[in-house]
Amino acid sequence: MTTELAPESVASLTLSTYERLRADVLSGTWTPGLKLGIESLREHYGTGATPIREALNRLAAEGWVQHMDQRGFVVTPVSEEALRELAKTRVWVETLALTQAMQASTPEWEEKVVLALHRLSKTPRSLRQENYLENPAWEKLHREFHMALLANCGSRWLLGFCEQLYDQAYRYRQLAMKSAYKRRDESDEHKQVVDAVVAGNLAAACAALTHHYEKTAQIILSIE
Amino acid sequence: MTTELAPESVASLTLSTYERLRADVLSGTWTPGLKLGIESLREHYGTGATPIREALNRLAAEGWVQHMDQRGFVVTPVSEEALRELAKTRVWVETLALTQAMQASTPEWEEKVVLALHRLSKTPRSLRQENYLENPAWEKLHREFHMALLANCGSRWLLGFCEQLYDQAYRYRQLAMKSAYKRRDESDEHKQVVDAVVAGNLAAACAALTHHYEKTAQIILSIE
DNA sequence: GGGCTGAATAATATCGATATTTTTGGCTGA
DNA sequence: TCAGCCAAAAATATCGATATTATTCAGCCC
Repeated sequence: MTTELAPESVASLTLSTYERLRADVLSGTWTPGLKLGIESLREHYGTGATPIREALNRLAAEGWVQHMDQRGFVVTPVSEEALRELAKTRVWVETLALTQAMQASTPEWEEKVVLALHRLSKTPRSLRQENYLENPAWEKLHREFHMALLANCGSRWLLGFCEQLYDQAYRYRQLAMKSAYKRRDESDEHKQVVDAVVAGNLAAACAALTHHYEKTAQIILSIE
Repeated sequence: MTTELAPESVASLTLSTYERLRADVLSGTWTPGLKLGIESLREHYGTGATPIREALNRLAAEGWVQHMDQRGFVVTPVSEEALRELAKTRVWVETLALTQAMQASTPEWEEKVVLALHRLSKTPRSLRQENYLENPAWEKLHREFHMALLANCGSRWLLGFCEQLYDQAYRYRQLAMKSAYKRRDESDEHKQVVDAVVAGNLAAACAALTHHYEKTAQIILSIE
């Protein structure tokens, strides 16, 4: 029996299971606090226990699930307080990263940022007009835009922290979206950041980014 | 066969194996770049393959080892460039954390910091006078001192990042120590930070902390 | 002689079964 | 009625064996 489906499907089961499980936690498919029993996961993802456990261990190290010793795994719970702390941290850490990125600014970087914004702005936020339906392309470009903004900070550690925080915030967004869809013009907020970056105005750029994140948190909180 | 050694030894094998493996990477017992074969680890730690693999997956998520898909694990390599980036990031992120901690200052926090410094200063850096021999008590108190300094920052995320960076830097310290022991008066540097904190002088505190870390990196680099 | 091919070898990744723990639920005694 | 306790059930954690890949190395063709 040779498995030869997609070119990427040759990756180990642990890796693909990890990715699927992660996506399901991020998207809110597995709801916060849910007990993740090995047996049910094994069935759901169609693998043995080993890939499941290895994936869960990685996710635990990244904070997506919690590992109660000798009594299994649960999806990391959410709380209003945790969200506030997350939003606050994001502002601090991304402001730091953006500051460093702008101080090390290069024409290439600026172009990448402008390009990322351009691509994002040409992609619809929702797949449907009437009610919200997540557009994976937009989500991908949105993440890429934010990371392009910070990529120039000069520290893989710092960039990695920003990614972690972004993804954590993404889960909160997803959870909030499951209950309501608030219309919002993010494109303008993004543009303000880029304008400030291009103008070399550090204070304005940080302020715009801060405003962007605080508004996000505020909207999510208002839904719950 | 009932296992009933120490009161803590009832923890899962995965957890204890993880802790031992982590300690061995941090201490430099497993040298950077070393291939960590499952079979040899299994033998060395006296367990099955499952606890080893689960531990390795957690360590991979934390950046201590790297996981080459389908071809095992290696200890994350070190490099001068990586150390410089680490040191730089530490200065940025811990400056941020200290700033927040000082802005949210309370008498209780100040007391904890002073106490942590006091305990540290009463503990010898090396177990021997002539040549260096790591003193685990000092290492523990040193980490506690630095974390006490930042504990008040108001963000578990940020504090966690600082811990990660601290531990990463610890590995570099250990690796450097394996080749040489440079005498250095850290106690004075620590005191300067605390003095500034107690005086409420934010700029001076950040400057002292920055100096402390940059000197550390500089010394490690000079040994290699 | 050097690069290529393809078994033999070694290692990783995965499974199925077992040993340990935790949890459940009914029973007893106050 | 309710707390405490024991056995049964369910779940987790671990092992040993197997399937799958990577790697090695000799033999072969150009």
